[in-house]
Amino acid sequence: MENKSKVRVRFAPSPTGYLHLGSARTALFNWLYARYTNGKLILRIEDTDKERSKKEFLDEILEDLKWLGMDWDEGPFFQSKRLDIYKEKAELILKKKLAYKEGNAIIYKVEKGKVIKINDLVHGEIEFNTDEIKDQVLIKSDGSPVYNFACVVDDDSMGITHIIRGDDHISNTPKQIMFYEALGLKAPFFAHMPLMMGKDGSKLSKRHGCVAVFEYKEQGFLPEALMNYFLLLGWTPKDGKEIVKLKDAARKFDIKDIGSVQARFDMDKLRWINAEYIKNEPSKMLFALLKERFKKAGYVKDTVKEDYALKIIELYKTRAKTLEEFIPLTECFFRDDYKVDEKAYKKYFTDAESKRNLEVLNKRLKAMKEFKAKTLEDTCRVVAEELGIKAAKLIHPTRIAISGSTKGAGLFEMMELLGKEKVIKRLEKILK
RNA sequence: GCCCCCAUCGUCUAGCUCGGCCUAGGACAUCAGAUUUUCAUUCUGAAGACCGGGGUUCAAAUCCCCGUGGGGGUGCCA
Repeated sequence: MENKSKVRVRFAPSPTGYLHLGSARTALFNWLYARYTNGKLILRIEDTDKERSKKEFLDEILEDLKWLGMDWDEGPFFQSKRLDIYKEKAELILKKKLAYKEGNAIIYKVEKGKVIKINDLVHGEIEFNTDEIKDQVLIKSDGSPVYNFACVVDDDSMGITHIIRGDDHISNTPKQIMFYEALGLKAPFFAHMPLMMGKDGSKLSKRHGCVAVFEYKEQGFLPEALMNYFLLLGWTPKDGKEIVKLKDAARKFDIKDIGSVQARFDMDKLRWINAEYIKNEPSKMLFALLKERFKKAGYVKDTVKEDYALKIIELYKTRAKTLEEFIPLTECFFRDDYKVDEKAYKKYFTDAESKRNLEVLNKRLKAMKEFKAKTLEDTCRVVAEELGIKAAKLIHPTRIAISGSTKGAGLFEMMELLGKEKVIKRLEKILK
């Protein structure tokens, strides 16, 4: 790979909406290639559409990019601040008589009957006939440049060597190549990656669920998991290991390996990947991420008992697929008015016998000095034996009593964590 | 309509560049079993695909053509 260090790629969002999943994916591949080649990633804001561009969108996009771990080396540059340059370049083309004026607009005259070849790094050779292309506006009547033109001027002046973007730009490419030629410039390499589609194969839209990056942030997806998922859409690690950290991927990623097939967004696989990240994340890190959510749920105040929270997280990190899922799962550790599963309650607390059994257990628990998982289990099993029943007969109802649910972490760990006082209080409440 | 991209299990894909090693491999999801106090984790197993039709060839998932299907473009949007 000659001149690796000379690679310059760019990510160029327009602030006309929130950062879209597809854009995030494009950003990822540019970022990876920049890091892989030890090149530069340039951030450019394409805000020539005065009507639709909004400051709030820009702020959100920048914030989301950072959250995703995408850092850039230069920029952001704003097209809206470079209007004079586009005009100047367009006038150059006008002077060469390759364009004409229509009112204030400058329009490029397309020469018919020519074949334009693109050597795409993903798709290979693609040919276009200029007969299919109409004359192209370079500068609109209001003086602002049209996308395809601004793009060419910027990519050249910013020294972009590789343009990695979505397939939806394939048919823009011959137009842009004409502009490069008109300006006497050399076109960069192009790599068009297939678009990400919705579950049913149609265009990914709100109809399929959330399409904005911030919504995934809210739902409790980890940025690395999201990016890991995007990476898997169209790129396969050679060793078959699908959980790939961004840093490691940057070491292995090459444009040549991008697949040429459009992929569908699959929530199930994303959730699996997210779960893998949660499971392997140190509890301390998870707590930092979870703190705000716990506060919002009213589980903790500003003074948080970190040790307590850490133990809870440790118990539930194999059970939550998203950060948000920790909230319902851990309710009984933070509140006394946790929800009780009605069906389960009926199942275990209808006959008098099981109530009597629980009362025996409760008495024994009250007498315990050390309220530890190990001793709790011993006690429980001894009581069961004395009563001549299976330990499960005590375990299940106790679980309902202290947590309201039939599911959850190991019962004895839960009891130890809750502490003697709460466990007994909850047992007595339900036995009443 | 016209132009362009694409086509392997339900989904993401490996294999296709240089045809035989493919009775098509892996992952998610699904189902079954093991472990376990439940759930989850973990482990084992099952089921599941080369879009259709023509060629080329001794031989095609792999090459060619035609259909079909999906996607994109065809804006003084980006």
